[in-house]
Amino acid sequence: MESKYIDILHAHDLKVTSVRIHVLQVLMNSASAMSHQALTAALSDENLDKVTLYRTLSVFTEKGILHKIPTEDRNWLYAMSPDLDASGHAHFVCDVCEKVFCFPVPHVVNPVALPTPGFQVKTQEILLHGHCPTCHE
Amino acid sequence: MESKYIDILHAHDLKVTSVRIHVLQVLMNSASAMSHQALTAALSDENLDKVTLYRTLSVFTEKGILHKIPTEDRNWLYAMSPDLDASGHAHFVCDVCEKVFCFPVPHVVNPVALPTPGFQVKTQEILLHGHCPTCHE
DNA sequence: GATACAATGCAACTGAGTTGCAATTGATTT
DNA sequence: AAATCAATTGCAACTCAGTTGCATTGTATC
Repeated sequence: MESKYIDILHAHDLKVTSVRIHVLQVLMNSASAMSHQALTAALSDENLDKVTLYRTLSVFTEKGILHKIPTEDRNWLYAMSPDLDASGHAHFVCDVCEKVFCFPVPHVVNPVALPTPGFQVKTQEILLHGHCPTCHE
Repeated sequence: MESKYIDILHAHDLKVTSVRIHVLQVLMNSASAMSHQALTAALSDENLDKVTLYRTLSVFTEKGILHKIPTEDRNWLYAMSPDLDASGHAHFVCDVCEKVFCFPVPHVVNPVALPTPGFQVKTQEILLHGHCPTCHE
């Protein structure tokens, strides 16, 4: 049964624990990025300690399993890392429900030419605002 | 003498106070966006209350004089709002000194086509990473 | 199964940002 | 210039996300 999560943990030299499997399970089945608070709610059955969840998210982020996104209300959102073959990565923020969705962006979208000289651009992140399918007008 | 700051305050129906003038003075002379902490340090002579500074920044942001930028270490950075004629606006984060610079971007850079249907993109923010002129390699 | 070390849970802490309220200051009127 | 009233400021106490230290529990390995 569900060895998908166990495989991910093994692939990153992490011990297989109940907490980690449940966190992976919730995040891999979520269309949008989730906050610590949302994860706590989703995992309320397990009544796990908040510190444990913070540390789990932190370890996953260090290992590259997750990436975290700072939000307007100064919380972190966590989402599965995009596949490495996608060279770009965009975040879509719904202006209605405020959910954040991650998208791979094919290749570099557009190298921006800065008006001021002396700035060397290495990478580029894209943040999109609009309406998600659920909040469609 | 320096009526520039007073003009800005009047233009936004704000009373002219010592705190507000000093905050404008510091931010308008800063090349990069500043945190509450950095502003407190820059204004240490005035030894103003931290709440007053928070409220000043909040009022300025509401009025559109400033805009605020969430950072990786979950603090806010504040910077003067870009001129309204520039249709786009990019943030440049220096990977070395971690300072954040704001740039107007001429017109819409590139409307991104999302791989998933149902997402309506209204606006687009661009975040650039690299080396600033001071931290040039 | 015993061992060693990593992961977990708990309590106390940190630090950015907020709220309520009294004291002060700025713009306006006379 | 003095009075007035609302807006601004300063202080104390608070909230809440996230962290740290340490004892306990669980996992992988032999």
